[in-house]
Amino acid sequence: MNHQKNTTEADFLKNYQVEKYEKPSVTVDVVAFTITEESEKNYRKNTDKKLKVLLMKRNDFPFHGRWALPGGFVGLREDLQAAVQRVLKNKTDLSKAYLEQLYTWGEPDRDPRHRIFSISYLTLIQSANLKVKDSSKHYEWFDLSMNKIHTRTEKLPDGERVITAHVLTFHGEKESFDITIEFIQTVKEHLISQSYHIAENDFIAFDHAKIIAYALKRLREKIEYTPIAFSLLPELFTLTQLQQVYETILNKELLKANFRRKIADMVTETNEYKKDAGHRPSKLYRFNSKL
Amino acid sequence: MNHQKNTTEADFLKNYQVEKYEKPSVTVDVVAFTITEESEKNYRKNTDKKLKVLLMKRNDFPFHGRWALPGGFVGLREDLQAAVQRVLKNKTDLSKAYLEQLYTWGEPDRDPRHRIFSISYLTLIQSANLKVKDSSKHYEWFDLSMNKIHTRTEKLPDGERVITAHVLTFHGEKESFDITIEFIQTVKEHLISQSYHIAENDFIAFDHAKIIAYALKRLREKIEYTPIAFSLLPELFTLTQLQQVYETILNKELLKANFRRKIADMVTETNEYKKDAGHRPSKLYRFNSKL
DNA sequence: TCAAAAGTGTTAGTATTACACCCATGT
DNA sequence: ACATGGGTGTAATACTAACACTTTTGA
Repeated sequence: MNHQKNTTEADFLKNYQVEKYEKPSVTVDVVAFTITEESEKNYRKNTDKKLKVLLMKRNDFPFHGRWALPGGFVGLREDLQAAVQRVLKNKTDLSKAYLEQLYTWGEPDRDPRHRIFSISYLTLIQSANLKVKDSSKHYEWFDLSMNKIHTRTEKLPDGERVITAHVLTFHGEKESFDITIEFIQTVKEHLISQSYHIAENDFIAFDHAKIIAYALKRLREKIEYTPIAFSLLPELFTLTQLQQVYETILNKELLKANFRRKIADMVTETNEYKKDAGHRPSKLYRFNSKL
Repeated sequence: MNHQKNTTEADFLKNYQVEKYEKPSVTVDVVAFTITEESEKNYRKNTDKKLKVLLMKRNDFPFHGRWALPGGFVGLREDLQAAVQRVLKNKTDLSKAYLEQLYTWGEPDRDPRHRIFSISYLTLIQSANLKVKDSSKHYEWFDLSMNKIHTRTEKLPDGERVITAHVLTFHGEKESFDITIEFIQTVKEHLISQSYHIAENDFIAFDHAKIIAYALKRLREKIEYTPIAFSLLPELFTLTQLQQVYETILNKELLKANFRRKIADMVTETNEYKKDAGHRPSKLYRFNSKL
């Protein structure tokens, strides 16, 4: 800190010296999701949808050869959102994607080099807006799914702990792997707290598997009470496409009639139809922003 | 970055040199809420409840003399939660309070000195757990309320923007002031995004008024679907006390019978009663953690 | 013609809202 | 006795879940 006499704020700022001692670094790490359509052989059937997450193969130490989230150090004068856009350059134009800050990870030893804070972001990209050109060997969109495998309850002296284990399944072109994550909810006296635990694994670098699980959990929660699902679809879409987005993210089937009633006032119908395959054409809708 | 030849991760870490160029700083800033009981003259009446937020009068530049959130730089090897506890030392024991990370604020010019990221936290403290000893003149619990004043909609070329203005009212021992904040929800094509805007003011330092508004908004949302309200109450409480916590935070009155049905399976009744004043004694309940 | 999906209706059960009423207490 | 808050019941409405049925199309 500054030890000169400063009597006005202008004086103070003129004399202010940025400290020279060792400081932490700050990165942004981005969990980018998209939903792709996998073509079907049967001309009548609708396309199968997959939830994909973008990973980057590390070519540096630490964690050389492992998969990591796209990320990078935040420039000293760089806006956070600009840093996220830079990290995703050649992947998409963020002005056409949903972007939301998730959480800041700061365990002192989460990076073996030195103290690095990671500000994580969730982005939802409509698959048509993916830029395919820079499909370098370093980046790959992995199929992702997360399934609950069991729940157990531990008694504590002054409360209890509910541990829900999920398995994250990554499916890539050449590599596929599973990672188990535990969501831990602790109730001590009348206080609740949450934490996450991931076993060591040989596939994902740093604590990035935890960040991905956290992002998918948040996405599943938010899709229920906000209209973010629309950012994964084009301007015009069918209600079945919308339902498939929900089903792919939630990883469960929904009843058509009930789904349509639930989302009814988030959409407006148009006069256009999607006349494609061997079944009744479906009406196209658009997002209705009126709350 | 490191330019030596490293062929194993161990080599790499041995040779790794922390960069010497200028780096940002990282702070934690804490929005601490509590609910206090203001005594009543009428022996029959229940106590009036107030939502309070802890502020600290700055004795340094920048923003000398203004009120700020308790906060501090995060030590290079310090855990984030430990930093929050350090910032609140002599105020409370965080192991008895609810703590949740809120958001990381990183606009390049949010601090006039240099680049400082603020990781903000929300904490809910039961008023009985406040340590009163260090009631130095630098800290004060302000009454806080936030009220919607109007909503307007702006048409954009490719979407619209809904701006909801709220006024934050701070009421302290010697000082009281109002600050207006706008929650801005933008819909562009089918993409939604949110931002916040606070007019310049002479009372609160940095962007801390924005952080307080964000915290209260999050608290209002989360109280509806999580049991965090219990962290503001003692182990045993009456249902009216619980309702008052909700009413104080939401800043609106609730119907007793309906409220009780809503929270019914978050509480368990005990055999104890609170027999205090000139009316029927009320049964005491405790938090029921079973979901 | 028929598989596939689009699209709608029905019913039972549950949750939400608003309001009305009776009960128990300390001074 | 009475002001104050504790505590419960009811009826209208809205939402949800499960399921059943009809319609339309391209090969």
